[in-house]
Amino acid sequence: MNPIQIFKALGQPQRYALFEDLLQVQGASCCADVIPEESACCVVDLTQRHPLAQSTISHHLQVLMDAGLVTVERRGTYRVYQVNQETWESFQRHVADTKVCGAIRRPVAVEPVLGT
Amino acid sequence: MNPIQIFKALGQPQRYALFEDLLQVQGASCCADVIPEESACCVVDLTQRHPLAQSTISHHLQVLMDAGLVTVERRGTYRVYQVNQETWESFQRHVADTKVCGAIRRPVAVEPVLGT
DNA sequence: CCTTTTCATCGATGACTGTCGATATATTAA
DNA sequence: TTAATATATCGACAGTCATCGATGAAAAGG
Repeated sequence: MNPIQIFKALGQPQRYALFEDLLQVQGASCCADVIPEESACCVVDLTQRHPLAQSTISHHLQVLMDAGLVTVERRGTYRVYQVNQETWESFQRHVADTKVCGAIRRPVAVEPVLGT
Repeated sequence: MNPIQIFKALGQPQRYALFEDLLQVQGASCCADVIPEESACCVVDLTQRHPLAQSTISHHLQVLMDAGLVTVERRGTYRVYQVNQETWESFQRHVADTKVCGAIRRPVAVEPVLGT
């Protein structure tokens, strides 16, 4: 999990939209093997919902894959993409753990630690 | 708070390093008005710790400002930069709230909710 | 006023990126 | 084998970006 690579991958509007789409897909896929509950997509599905050429979508998916954000799986002639939840969750943890050291900021009163 | 702009701003290694630096600064600043507890920096401090021209650092700080991630304040001839905690915290919330709909993923057993 | 210091802004440049159409590849169906 | 479909890859091109040195602007000190 490389946070900078993830920031970069999601810092592009169309790519962010693709990622959000993968997070939220619920409808049917054109690939019959994909059930709605899977929250998965094939490339054709994405080309129908995003104003991009198929090759561009493949490219963006590759970038998301390189960042570890999505996984692929072959099903017949289709490739089924899904969010890689492990990576996403560790990224979430990373962001949550990133906070200001030092604590004292802004016009905040400085209180001594009790019991010292 | 525009998440895509924040992703983009932090998706660049040098800029990410500057942001991390601002999050964690604890030592003294060359600007005497800055106390270590503030977790703040002036541009000179950053030029000493990062292998970039001063103009490049100013540029990256501007990008971080445009994303709302940092704030500036004049103190004499210095400009003191600090992480904007409000923006960062709402970004943290945004990331934490971004999760897969649909729930069913991977070869995970589907357990019925108890008590229904 | 003049000088010094800090920092932003400008202009240039090489590198990277998003996008497309065209093509190649792989799988299934006939 | 041939055809059709889904998707990756290639090559090109325009636009953006990271970086630098040089310059400008503002504040402080003499």
